[in-house]
Amino acid sequence: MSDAVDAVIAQWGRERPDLDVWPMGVVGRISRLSRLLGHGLKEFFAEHGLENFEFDVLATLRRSGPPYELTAGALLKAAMVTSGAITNRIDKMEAKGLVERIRDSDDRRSVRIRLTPRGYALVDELIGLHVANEARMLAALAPEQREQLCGLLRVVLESMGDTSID
Amino acid sequence: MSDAVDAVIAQWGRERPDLDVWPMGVVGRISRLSRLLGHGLKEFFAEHGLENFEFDVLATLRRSGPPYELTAGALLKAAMVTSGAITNRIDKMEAKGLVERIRDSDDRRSVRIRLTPRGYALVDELIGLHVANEARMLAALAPEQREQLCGLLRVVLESMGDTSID
DNA sequence: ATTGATAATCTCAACGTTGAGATAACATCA
DNA sequence: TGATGTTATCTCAACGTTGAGATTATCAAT
Repeated sequence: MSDAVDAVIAQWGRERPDLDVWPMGVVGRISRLSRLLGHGLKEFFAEHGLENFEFDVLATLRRSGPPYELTAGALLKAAMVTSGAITNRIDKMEAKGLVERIRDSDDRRSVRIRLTPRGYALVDELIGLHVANEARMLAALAPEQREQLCGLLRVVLESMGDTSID
Repeated sequence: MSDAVDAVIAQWGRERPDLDVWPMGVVGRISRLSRLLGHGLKEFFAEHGLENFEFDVLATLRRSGPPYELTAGALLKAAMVTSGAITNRIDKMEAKGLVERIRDSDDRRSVRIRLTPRGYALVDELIGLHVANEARMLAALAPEQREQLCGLLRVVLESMGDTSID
């Protein structure tokens, strides 16, 4: 059993036997898998007229609970993108009637992005199908393996500072 | 011990207790980790005047062995990008003198991309530092854990068709 | 040889992101 | 109150990618 990354590592072993390239086994697989999963998500969302980033914003707002609104700053941290990207995303989604901008009266610098009823209905309708689609892509993992995998990924994420509290 | 994805899953548990969102534990972590690792690589390459994609092309050519050349098609498959992206990458790298285009006389549709002496010297100088940088980001993993993680990622990659032979 | 199908690369407009700078609002402290 | 520093968002040009279509070359069958 071998994947594309095993082939890459074997090549380095031939060309640069002086190096131990084990980190590529992890970094290369994370990178490739992220791309493959991204394609699978894209295909699914396209069937429902959405871009990946649109569902991401909808889901972030939905899971935050009532009143289903977050500041632009909270959204950009959750999505790990820059401020320009969030402004652009909100612009497009506002035009589609999925979210609305609400200026905070306590702090008028900040803008709250709120799910519209239409946005709420859409994400609540799709979330179940979305999770099922993800489960389909991960079907090769046994339940025990899922847990192991999550645990190992969590170790790296935590060590790199990807904590929820900030 | 918990990371940002644990927080996401806890939110869904409160808002949609009817759903089992375990796949997010895997997909969300892969996605976030890919981004974090990407930032770490970017920082490193920037110190050496390179973009991530440039080193990716250099390394792909280098590890392929003498004569350090691949077709544009082979490169786009290895990088998992589209044809337009590869044309653009090669254009830029050719202008920097890192690679050169060679038209194949056997099949004149195909173009061979070859590492220049300058490109070869650069990648061979950086590869060791690059791997060390990756190892630094993964330092939280014990040697056993690395193996486990690679094994689990390989299971998913293979099931999604990410094999080397095609 | 000619036709049709397939294959490899390039072209290019549309798109989303980045990242530095601008704008406006709050916070702190003299 | 005024001055300074900080914070939140928006602006916008540069950049890389996508993806459909164009181009050119090879292959298969007649």
